Amino acid sequence: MSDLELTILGIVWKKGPCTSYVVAREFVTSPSSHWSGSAGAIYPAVQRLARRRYLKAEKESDRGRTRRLYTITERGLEALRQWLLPPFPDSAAQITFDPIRTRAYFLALLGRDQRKAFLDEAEEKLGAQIPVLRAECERYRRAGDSFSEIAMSGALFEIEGRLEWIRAIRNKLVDLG
Amino acid sequence: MSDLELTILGIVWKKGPCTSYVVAREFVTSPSSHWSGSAGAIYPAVQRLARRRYLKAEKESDRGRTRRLYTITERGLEALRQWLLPPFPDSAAQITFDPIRTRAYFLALLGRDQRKAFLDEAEEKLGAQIPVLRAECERYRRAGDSFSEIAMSGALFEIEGRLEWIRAIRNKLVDLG
DNA sequence: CCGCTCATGTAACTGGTTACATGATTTA
DNA sequence: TAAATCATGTAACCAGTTACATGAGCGG
Repeated sequence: MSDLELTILGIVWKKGPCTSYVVAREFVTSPSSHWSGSAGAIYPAVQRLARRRYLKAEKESDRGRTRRLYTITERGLEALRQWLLPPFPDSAAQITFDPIRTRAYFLALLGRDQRKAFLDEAEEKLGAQIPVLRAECERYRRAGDSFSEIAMSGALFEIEGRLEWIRAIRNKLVDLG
Repeated sequence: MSDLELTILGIVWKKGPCTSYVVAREFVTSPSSHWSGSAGAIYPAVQRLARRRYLKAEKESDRGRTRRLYTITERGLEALRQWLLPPFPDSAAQITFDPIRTRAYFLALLGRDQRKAFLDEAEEKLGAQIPVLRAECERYRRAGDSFSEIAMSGALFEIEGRLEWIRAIRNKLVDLG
């Protein structure tokens, strides 16, 4: 079972009974862009999960219009629990792919002013994420979903860490001259 | 040009003249697992970059044994500089994919003790990364590569942020009871 | 001489992506 | 009544992956 499948399982657990469309929208509107939530990924994955009995489907016919409502099964809940329980794969705690950090390896290529421009841009773009993420946290808080709020706050910790790092670079470069 | 291609370009700039094998090894030994550094990805990408004149190749024949040494061209340097300079794509500052954070959305599924097990596991696995990353920083420092050291320290900021977050969850869950 | 590293590549696969097709329902 | 949203899917594509094949050079 892939992380995508398990995440879908989790979404159906929280939102269910719901359609694949609702699951997809959850990915589309999420501030993370790791998965696009494209129909081409979600619909087949949900069908797969239903075929393997992690989800059960009920066909709801509403005057000619048909939609499939999915609910998590006991088997699905068990798989979800197993995913959350130790041991995690080592990859779970590994460093993530940060495009700004990746670029920073090659900062020696830039002159003093261009390096400053790099740091300004990074700080601005990262800073712009904070209100977005705060709003997401607030949204979950208002919905009474404490754990999603806690999870989303993790994204804030991440961005704040990356911002601190940018400021640390600035200080270091001042020291280096 | 993809991030992978530009990263390869940067590696050749730092390590060059070097073989595709050396570039691949750089990815393989990196603490980031975002790209595996598989031959199937690196060799074709390097060939592509050479074909488009971002790299130039010199065939070095050493008694029947042939190896291709690549060097970055002026055109390659220019592309690399452009990549570092503002504006960044919005995706550069977006939150990354953190498997632990993704799991945390569904923590309500677990009981009190299991939640504690989750946090312990996360804290231990993340904590284990710190000495690894410190060693990497130290390695770059000894090599006199300040900017790689600075970039790698960004990974430390990230892990420390994620650890702080885990501790924040612990406190919050104590408050919630 | 055995196993390891250096070195270059290809082939099949995979887990997604974008784009397209279709149609009902809701809202401005 | 036009546009947006809900809803379900498929098809072509793509950027990677794993696994395989091959062979030279080197250290124990």
